Amino acid sequence: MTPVPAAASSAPRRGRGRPSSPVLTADGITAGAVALLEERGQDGLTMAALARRLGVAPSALYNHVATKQDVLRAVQDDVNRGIDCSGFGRDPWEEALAAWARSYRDAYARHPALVPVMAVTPVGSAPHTVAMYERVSSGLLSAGWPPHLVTNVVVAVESFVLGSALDTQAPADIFDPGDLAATAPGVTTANAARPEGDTARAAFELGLAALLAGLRDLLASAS
Amino acid sequence: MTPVPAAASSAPRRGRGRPSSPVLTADGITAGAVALLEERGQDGLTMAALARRLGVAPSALYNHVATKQDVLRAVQDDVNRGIDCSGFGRDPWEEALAAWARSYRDAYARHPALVPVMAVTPVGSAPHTVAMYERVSSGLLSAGWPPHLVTNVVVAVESFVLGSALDTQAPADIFDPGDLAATAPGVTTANAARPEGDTARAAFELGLAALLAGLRDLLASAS
DNA sequence: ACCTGAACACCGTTCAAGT
DNA sequence: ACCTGAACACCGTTCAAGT
Repeated sequence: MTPVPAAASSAPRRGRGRPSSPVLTADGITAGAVALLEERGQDGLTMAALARRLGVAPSALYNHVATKQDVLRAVQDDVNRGIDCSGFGRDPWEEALAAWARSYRDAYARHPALVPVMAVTPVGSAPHTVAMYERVSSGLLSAGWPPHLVTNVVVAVESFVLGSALDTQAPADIFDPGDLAATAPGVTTANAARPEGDTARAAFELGLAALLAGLRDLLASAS
Repeated sequence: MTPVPAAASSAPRRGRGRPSSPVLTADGITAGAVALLEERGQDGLTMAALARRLGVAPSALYNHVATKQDVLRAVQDDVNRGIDCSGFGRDPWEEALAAWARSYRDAYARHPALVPVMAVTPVGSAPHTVAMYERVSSGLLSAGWPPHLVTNVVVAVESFVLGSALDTQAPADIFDPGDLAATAPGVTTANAARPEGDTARAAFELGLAALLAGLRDLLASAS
């Protein structure tokens, strides 16, 4: 995001008509939405809250965006801009893919509300998002992946990444069977043996390693 | 779900006080919510719509559930009840895991609104959910998986499954770079080479095969 | 105990009026 | 063109009153 003041000119403007210079810009709205999401969590982004932070009436936003979904799309493109796909075309594809997946997961772990948006929003007209997919796709192609498999590989990794991003939001006791412990000895055993710490990350790294190993085999047998 | 009439006694009751026999039950509320989700999609489930379908005032629901989140939790447990984990303890673990993952993905593809709920809701007091995890965990344990890895395997597969369930909601043209096609030759090449048909399923099957192959290697090297 | 109906504090969005 | 302020049709939830 190009830097934009977090909050607009402290006091709300009192004039009634068109301002002499525009108060809002598309980038300013996006930056405000990102900040709101970061500060207040996923329920914190409302059109009213966004307008207040920008020092305008909620209806003023609709001169710049058609819907709240538009705002989410712009935020998503901004988040994707921060994902590291620099390894493609430089490092071996397995390393590039692993670094991309980690960076991607971390970005959406910070913005879980965007996960369902990301899974469903067409890429067209989201420039950073298109740039990311281009880097990944062309990287896989030039690493020797057959063209007909490339998008499936991207989608499979992405599905795992987005699911893992959601998993970071799970409470620590999500697998505690509670009253039903007596009926769940296997769950209890597995939970007790699971090492403490960042369990979401451990599960992600295990899955990522498995997925990459399987993809390596698949490429070897496909070529 | 135990069978329950889809809509309650056609005409709304006119009496003002406590009914002679209860109009609502927890199971009836859950069944109504499932039906609403299935018929009207994820935005169709509102407390008002649910109440109307059950022939009561919205506030009546709050005698049986504390919040809408409660309703979602109950629906989730009902959905999990339908997931096939019968292979564990019967078939080789790879086959059982694959069948479970497919069934799990299909169930949540029908209920994408529950994906974020599932990722975050503690399992305690959701009997069918606990039963599912018990079957899976004990199946992996008796197949020789080290206890400290079992939950991570479950979470990794689940993350991939839930991400893949979200992906089924993506429009067919999600990767169409639109105006930006000129800047995205790799994406364009990969898209053009991707076979038509159920692309979400193809990506899921590719990822599942890779994940399973990687897990097989991991188990071999861990034991 | 379990319902109704009114009320509360919100949502996203529209639109006439103002400059 | 781009803002304000009032309005609309919703939300989820609370609560007094009724039987």
